[in-house]
Amino acid sequence: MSASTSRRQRLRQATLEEIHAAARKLLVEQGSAAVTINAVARQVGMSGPALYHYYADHDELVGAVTADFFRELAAAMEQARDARAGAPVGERILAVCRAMRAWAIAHPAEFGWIFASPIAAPNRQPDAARHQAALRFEQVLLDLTAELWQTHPFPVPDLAELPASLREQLTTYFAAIDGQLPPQAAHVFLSCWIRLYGLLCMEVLHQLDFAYADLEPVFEECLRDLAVALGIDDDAAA
Amino acid sequence: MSASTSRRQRLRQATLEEIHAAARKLLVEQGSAAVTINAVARQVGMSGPALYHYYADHDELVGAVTADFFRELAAAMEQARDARAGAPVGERILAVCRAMRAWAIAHPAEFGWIFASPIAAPNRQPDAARHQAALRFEQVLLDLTAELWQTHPFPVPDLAELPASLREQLTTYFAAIDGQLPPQAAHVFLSCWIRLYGLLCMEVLHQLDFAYADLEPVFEECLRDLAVALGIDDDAAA
DNA sequence: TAGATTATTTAGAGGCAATAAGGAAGCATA
DNA sequence: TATGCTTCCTTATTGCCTCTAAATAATCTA
Repeated sequence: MSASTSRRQRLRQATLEEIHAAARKLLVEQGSAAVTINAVARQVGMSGPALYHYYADHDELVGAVTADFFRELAAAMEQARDARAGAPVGERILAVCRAMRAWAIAHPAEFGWIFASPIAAPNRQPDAARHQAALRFEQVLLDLTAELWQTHPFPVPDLAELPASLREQLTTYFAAIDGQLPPQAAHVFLSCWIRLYGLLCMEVLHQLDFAYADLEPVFEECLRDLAVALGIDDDAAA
Repeated sequence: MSASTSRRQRLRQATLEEIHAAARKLLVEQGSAAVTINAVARQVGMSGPALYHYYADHDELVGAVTADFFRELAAAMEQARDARAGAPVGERILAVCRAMRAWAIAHPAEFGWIFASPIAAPNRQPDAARHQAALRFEQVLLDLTAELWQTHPFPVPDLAELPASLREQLTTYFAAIDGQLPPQAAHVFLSCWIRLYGLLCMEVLHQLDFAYADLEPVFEECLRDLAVALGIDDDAAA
């Protein structure tokens, strides 16, 4: 090879980016059903089957684009976090949550795609890239919560009072996150995650249109609840 | 016509039911992508285009089947409610919530379909049947909450302290539900609804698999939170 | 019984996923 | 520098899909 990245590799990389951009454009402008192998290829200026040199099948293309979205979302959250590098951890947590919703609102098609695409494949394999990107996304708030836990521990339930099955699952999760949070604290974190992510999920999936046109105040109220649960509702914001 | 329902109408009705059953079978056994006009027709024993005498297009078939699912889910909830006709309203509310999850767990494909199908059509029209059925579904818990509100009022926030935009939206919703609940109480109801439905949404969409394998204890904890919010956490269950 | 309505069929246009086979261009090495 | 390998892309081709059109059979109505 002529350099660390050969000319071929650079061209290929550029084509991949062009493919992703085309897929995204189709998604945003015409909905998820419009993101077909043929349509993407047309958009890029190639003829259908050429795309199979870049992805094994339609699912793999979808997975790659989804990974992009996860990465972009995670990056937006990380940026919100780093922009407040010196601030109290509670403040950074709230900023990251708002950044998460801001990205979802600014990119509803992409955020919806994140939920919609797994439906097509309930028997999905790990799908390295996508799964990796999803983990990074989940990790942002987990990291901050772990930091909060270590510097300003929040109230947690007594492990002995939780149902046995829940205790087991939390212990498994405790191991899965390399002990970043003890099971009781992980339970609080997951409860917050469920409320936060669940609300955004419903908003983007238009499950609340029957009552709300603008969920911003509902989201802010949710954040206040989470702040209470995490003990970051005082002025110092922990 | 020979009777209030002619022979033709009865046959047509039977065919419609057969079509729905075929669509559901395909959904459950092979996933939502398998529910195509052609596959359903094959299943019923008709050749493709015949289905267009029953539904204008694929979307309409999907909508009709979705309406079925909503009706079945609502019926399950209503049955749980009516089975405890004399019980305190708080107890009935919790029973209905559990019936809702029980149906979702017993019919994951159908429950997921309820969320997944709207994604395909973000610009969806009212779609009479489907919308009607969704309303009936939402109405079950709204009715019970209204009954609770009238017999054992639960704590509500001060309307003056809510953000103006939220206040406006709640007033609009107050009118939409024919004044069944005043805006402040509607706000509490909607908060509960979001947590309940959001949790089920995430469970069925496998958004929590990374942490939980069995969400039953998480759901029960959610119910306890709702019971506190609705003031039905005492022994008498309101 | 004749005409209208309804149910269903085959034929076909157009699109999509995926495979196969072949050509053109870049790249490496003898 | 000429030969061969790899990569990229193209044009068929298959099979399934949606949906329309036209024709046929069955059923009801007057």
